[in-house]
Amino acid sequence: MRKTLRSDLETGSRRRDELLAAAEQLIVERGLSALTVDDVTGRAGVAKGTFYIYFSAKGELLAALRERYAAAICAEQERALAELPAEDHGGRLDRWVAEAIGAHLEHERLHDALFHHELPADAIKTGVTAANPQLDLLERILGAGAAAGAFALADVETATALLYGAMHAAVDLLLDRGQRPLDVDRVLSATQRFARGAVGADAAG
Amino acid sequence: MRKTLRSDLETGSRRRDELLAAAEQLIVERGLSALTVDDVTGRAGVAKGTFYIYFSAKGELLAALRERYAAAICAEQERALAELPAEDHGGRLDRWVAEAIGAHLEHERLHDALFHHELPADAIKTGVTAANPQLDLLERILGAGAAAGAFALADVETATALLYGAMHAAVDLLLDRGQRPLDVDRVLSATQRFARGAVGADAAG
DNA sequence: ACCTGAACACCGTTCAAGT
DNA sequence: ACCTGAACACCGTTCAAGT
Repeated sequence: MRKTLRSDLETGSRRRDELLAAAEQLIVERGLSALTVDDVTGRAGVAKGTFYIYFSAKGELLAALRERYAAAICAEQERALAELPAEDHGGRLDRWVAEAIGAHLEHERLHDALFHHELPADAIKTGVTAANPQLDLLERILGAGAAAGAFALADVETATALLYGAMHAAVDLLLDRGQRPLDVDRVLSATQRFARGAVGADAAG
Repeated sequence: MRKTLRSDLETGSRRRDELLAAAEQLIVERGLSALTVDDVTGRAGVAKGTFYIYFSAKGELLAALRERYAAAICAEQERALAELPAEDHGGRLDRWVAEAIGAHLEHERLHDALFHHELPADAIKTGVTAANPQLDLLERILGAGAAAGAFALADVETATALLYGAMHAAVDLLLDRGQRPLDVDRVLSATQRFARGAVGADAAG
């Protein structure tokens, strides 16, 4: 019996965990764009080549980190939701939102590195934080509707950002080829209903 | 008068435009992760060093492309919206959503490269398309509420994706340090109202 | 004023050799 | 079976020299 207690799946070696932990530390300390295989192995106290025994490429480590992070957050959410009665659907939704935002904020740097839309870091450092005209347009639409009393919005600025994010999610959903082909019309009309509800548009429009 | 007609700002040289065009072609053809300064200058028919006369770094080119792309889409949207009466707020919102999704779908590859959450491309090729447990959780919440009649949702799957995108947008909003500090509570409650509206939660919750 | 392209530095990946 | 680290390939960036 040479088998270890842990499974032999790539997912389960101690070395691998050490490399993951080292990478997570380094990302938090210095950011994703500064992350180097050399640094990771250095921090973990092994030779560079060892990295490729446990990961086929740097990208695989990042994917694994992301997965681990999402799983951890999710476990926390499950716990929080367990406190609420199953019939309190609105309350459960509120709680999901609060927990999700809270968890990501707690792990700021990591969230940023693993989930934020990522351009090579220099783009930001160079200070080219482009104003987004599409966002401005949406904000004007929402602002006008709110002013006219057609939308029930206390916070136009936040709603604009959220709706923009939702719209991008719709696009991503449609572009994600791995899935069975989704009906564009279906997603579109679902998004429009979603948007109307989110801004509190009255039935008349 | 040696000055050219075009402004001398870095934004406005013909060479620069040629480099941008070359980069856009190459991204559409081969994807962002295959984009090389060498290829860009090769396609544009200039020497490698020329690139750095017009851009301080590769990231600056990407930022410029993104800006150009967003501006183009926005111009199209403005045109479409001009056809609708200013008082038809719900209609204008519908139109914004439809145009935004449509435009991004038309330029699939480019959208993907410039806006999609980006891990080094190998992560995806390696097939580690991690199932996201957080998404599953949200889908269960929405599904349960819909089944109970507490939420008015025709398409739970799509709504889940959109709400998840909106939630991430809220986090990004809070993490974006450049801005004046936003109140976490304000964003949180705005997000919760947004979510309730989007899923058609009845007033009772 | 603009362009060139060789040279440099850095970093992801491989592999023959070690235990 | 696991580890090593030198070597390789690739690519972003610089710069002295050209027109």
